[in-house]
Amino acid sequence: MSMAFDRLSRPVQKWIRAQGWTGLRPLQADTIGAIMDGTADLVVTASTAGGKTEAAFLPLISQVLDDPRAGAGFDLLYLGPLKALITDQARRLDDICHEAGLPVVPWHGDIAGSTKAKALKDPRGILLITPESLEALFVRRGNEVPRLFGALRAVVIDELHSVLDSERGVQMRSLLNRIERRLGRPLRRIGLSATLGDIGLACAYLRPDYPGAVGHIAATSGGSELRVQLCGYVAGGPDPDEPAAADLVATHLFQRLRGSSNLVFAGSRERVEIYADKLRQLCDAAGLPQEFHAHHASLSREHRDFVERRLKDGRLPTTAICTSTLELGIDIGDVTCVAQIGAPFSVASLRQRLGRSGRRAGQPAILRQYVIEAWLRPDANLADRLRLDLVRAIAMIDLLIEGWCEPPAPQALHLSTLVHQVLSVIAERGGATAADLHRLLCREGPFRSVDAPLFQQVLRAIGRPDTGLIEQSGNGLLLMGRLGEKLVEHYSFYAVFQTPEEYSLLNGTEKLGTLPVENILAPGALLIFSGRRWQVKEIHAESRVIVVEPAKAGVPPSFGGNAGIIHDRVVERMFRILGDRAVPAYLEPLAAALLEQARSSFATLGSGRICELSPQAFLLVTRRGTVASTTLALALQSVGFRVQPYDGFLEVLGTDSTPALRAFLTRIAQGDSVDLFAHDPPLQFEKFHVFLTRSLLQHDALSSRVDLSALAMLCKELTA
DNA sequence: GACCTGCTGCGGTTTG
Repeated sequence: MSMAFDRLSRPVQKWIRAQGWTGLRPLQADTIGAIMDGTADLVVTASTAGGKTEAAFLPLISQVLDDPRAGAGFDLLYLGPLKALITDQARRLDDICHEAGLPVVPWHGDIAGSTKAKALKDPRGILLITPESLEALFVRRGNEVPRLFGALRAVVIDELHSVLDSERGVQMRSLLNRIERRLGRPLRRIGLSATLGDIGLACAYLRPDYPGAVGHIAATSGGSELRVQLCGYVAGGPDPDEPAAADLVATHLFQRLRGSSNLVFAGSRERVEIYADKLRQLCDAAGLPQEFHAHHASLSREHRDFVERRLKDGRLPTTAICTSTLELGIDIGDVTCVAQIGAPFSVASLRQRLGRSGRRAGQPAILRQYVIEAWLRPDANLADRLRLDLVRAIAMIDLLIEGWCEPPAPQALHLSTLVHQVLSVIAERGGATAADLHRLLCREGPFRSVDAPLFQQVLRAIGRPDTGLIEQSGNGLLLMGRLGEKLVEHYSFYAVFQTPEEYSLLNGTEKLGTLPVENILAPGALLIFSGRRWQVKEIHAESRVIVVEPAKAGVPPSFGGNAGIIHDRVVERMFRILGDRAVPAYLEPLAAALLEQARSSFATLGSGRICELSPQAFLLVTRRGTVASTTLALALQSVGFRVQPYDGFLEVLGTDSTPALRAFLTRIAQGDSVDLFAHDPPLQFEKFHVFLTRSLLQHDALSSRVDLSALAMLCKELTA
């Protein structure tokens, strides 16, 4: 064994030998060195199953064992985004720590109260916790934070990429900062990830005050070989005897995947149900035991566990038709191939998905990408002629191969989460001054883009008598208001993200899952759910329960959802592909033919950026992603245009009362201001937005979903 | 034109 091995404590060395490891991986040796030699924060990147957790914890546990500290408190803190991941990691860490007598404490909503009570009484060892449960400790046991965390040596943040830019990530950073301020010293932060687009930004996320001092350790061995196939199909053709495109995709999947274990990412819960149903029918028709199973967040925990266990076991061939539920976190073993139906929304997510395949040495990672394009009628619009789904799928695969993925947007205000943290700090301390809150949350914490005047506006909005989240006492201290009290009292406060209302679906006593209340169902209605077919028997509106029984036919329910955000770089690549002549080798013949069609349609556009389709209908070639295109769309809607967005294009319809399009764009290009929100678009998209004013919601949108600074330049390009 | 994630305290009952 190596030098790195010699530096670990005896019980840890013993554990490594017991595993039968022949040596430490280079990533592990490097991380052991970095952790033992210094005190710097670290970002550790390696592919899924690359041994990151052990790399970080073997030396951290060694430090704890070799230098036990006097006094109570947890020694190490692990933050993870999923309950299943925490349970899994706790089991692995307990395996290392058990003999040495170091407690490992998993802590989330499904952990027994007795386990938590015991850990609170004698806090020692490694605490593995979700952001929400940590939030609850602050709100309910604010006074005990120094006692619980006073002895901490380091914090490990798992799946760092998944919390970089999200509301949840901001919450996590705020809580970390609040622990440090209570302790009066910085804690060593170690972030683990498989998918980081920009290491510099990830370091800035981990330690905003000193990003340059954050070390980075990456696995040196490149990923495994990647094999890609892109199959194209045409839907809605005139021949009634021709099978539907979705059936062709299902048949292709059935022939290629049966007999092995695979993941099929269908793109939406509705499509999961459609393809699970088709594949199960094919399996039944062939007289084979069922190996295709649906998996998404609306299915019951029992069913999801069953599918996950089957995949992990690896004894029976199993293909999960799934959404991003199987993209992140828990170890489900190695799958033969990953299929993607329709272009994905981000390269980051595609890369994460592909990390599930080709994990055994010598095995390639296999991606089967399926794209369905429309049959072109003579009057087909340009968006269909440009085959944008196909072109986006190619752009995503190209960028994936180049190693790029979307970076976070660091300037976002996250005002909803700021409101949440204001309430949390007031609950923790019983009260706080505006100045203290601004210093803790904004100047020192994660809400750095919120200056003092903007913060004042937020406090005023949530302190309005008709809002009643907070109130001010005579001496200037901010206290919990009546509604604030009520919100914080309920356990639903701890999560910073929204959740929709749902019905439970029951087949007798079997829990099938949940369905958004937007689905208007009547007794007798037919339904596809969990990959099986049902008829609605009873609806109990009061208790929000729907009882079903097996049926022979059904239609998939609708699950709602919002549009995704496509990055500028992806759209830029799509235009390069449209203007190019080379045909990627991974395209099947029909996909290649569709790409040819797209290119000749694109060529007819010429180099103009404003195409007049008819006297009042235009196509604007924005060549931009969702944020910039949305900004231009808002500007156009504010003066009465109707707008339909596509990747890199806007279809614009005018009326007699709208201004001349080119003149309007020219005025913006010359710097004329425009009120993007004149037509009062909906702006509440986060949990605590409902308490903010219109003006604050506009600020929030402008910081993340709309980019005013890009508008003039885009209009200049369009009118040049 | 999409997906995912999370949750306390307390009272009652059972078991050792």
